Amino acid sequence: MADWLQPLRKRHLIQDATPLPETPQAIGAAYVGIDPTADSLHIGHLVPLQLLYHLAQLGIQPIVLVGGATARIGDPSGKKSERPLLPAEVVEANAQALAAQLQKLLPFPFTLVDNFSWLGSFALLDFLRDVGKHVTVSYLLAKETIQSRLESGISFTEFSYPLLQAYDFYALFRRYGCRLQIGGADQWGNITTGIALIRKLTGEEVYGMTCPLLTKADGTKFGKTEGGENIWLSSERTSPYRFYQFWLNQSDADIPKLLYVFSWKSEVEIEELLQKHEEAPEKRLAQRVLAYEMTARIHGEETARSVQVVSEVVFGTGDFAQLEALPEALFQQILREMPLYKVPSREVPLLEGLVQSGFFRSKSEGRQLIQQGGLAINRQRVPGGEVPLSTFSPVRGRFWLVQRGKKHLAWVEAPEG
RNA sequence: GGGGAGUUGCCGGAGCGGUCAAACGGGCCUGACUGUAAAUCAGGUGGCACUUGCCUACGGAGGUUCGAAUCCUCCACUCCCCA
Repeated sequence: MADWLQPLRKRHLIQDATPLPETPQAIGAAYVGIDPTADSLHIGHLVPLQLLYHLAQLGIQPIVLVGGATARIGDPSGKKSERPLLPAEVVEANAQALAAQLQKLLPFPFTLVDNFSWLGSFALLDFLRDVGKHVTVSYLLAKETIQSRLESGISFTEFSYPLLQAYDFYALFRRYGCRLQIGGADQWGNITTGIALIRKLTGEEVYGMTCPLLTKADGTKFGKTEGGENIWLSSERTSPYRFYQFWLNQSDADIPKLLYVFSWKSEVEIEELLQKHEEAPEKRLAQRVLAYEMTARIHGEETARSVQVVSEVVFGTGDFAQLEALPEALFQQILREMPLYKVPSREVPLLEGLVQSGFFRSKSEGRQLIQQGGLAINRQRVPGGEVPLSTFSPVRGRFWLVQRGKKHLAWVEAPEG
């Protein structure tokens, strides 16, 4: 095994790889493909991008492919059933959104391509003659992703997906001398199809590598909230506060792996950090550092600072008065981190006001929560539903921080008065 | 085409004429303990009112009955077996 891979393995970035050349220079360029099935990346996409980043450090030219063509077909990998086709306009809009996000996100120069530019106008007969002829049906049928769908059904459309992706690899090999494709573990079948195609067409040796599907110590999938939602990179889909909290809440058991995978820090820095963390795990130092680094990277330093302030204030490690002292711009930012509910007046009984504003879905729900001691305003527990908002002194004249349990936060706004 | 089983709350799954807002398990929410961790324990989980009360709910529409998730009829859907 080529030893230039060792650091990457240490970072848990490699699950599987074809035999690789002795030096990274022999690879030339590497690509990762992302299908624009949504208008934002989520943190699962970051893993192969991290790998790409480290490969770039080794002198391999990084290429990111946005699958404007393949997203119109649908990748059967990892899916139990056929998926509805996305409208072409949606795919196009998504592709643009992803491209913009990638440009903002990646700290290194990379080549951005869209496979629509070569697949979009590929004539059917040409494709069947020049590409399809080189791959046998039995080869495709043997693929795990196809195999598992034979029972439940797979359309010809999805069946042909691996072939399209294989051609992408070939196209990039031709244009950029790209000899390596990376992807998530579920992409192995598609990647090897590309390798086989290139070998058939050119006799050249190319390579593939997959990243592990991250799991948490308890065996569940990493990258989803407890509710099962993805953690997205766009602030519209996942607020920066949520995003920060997601990292902060990772368990001790998972944090070393996460640092290795996601952090841009050097191995030495990570080891030092972990050592400090182990001396006093209750300080959650490693979680804090990672949460800050990730939030700053995705949402910017300023936002990262503001969500950090909120977190400290909310969880009691920071002084509540800090909110009063913040510059207006930062406070506005903080306001946007959580949902805002408007109450008609600061004198209506809390329970009623919070139901009207939509914070509680029903009076029963709110009453029960208050009875259990689960509602706090400005970090003070609410004793009963009859007291008005004005019992608590507002932040900046008209805002109150409402807290359901420990972690569910929102702002309530009442008219000045 | 023939025969059988089923459709219950967020999910799984009991209930088979009143005592059923519906056992039990999971999930979820809240609390205690804590490190915004893990584990554990406790309470809650249709709506309104809030001391016993009312309303809406057990695939849909009708019916029988003082009374139905429970019985009957029709309709819709799902699954299994045989051809």
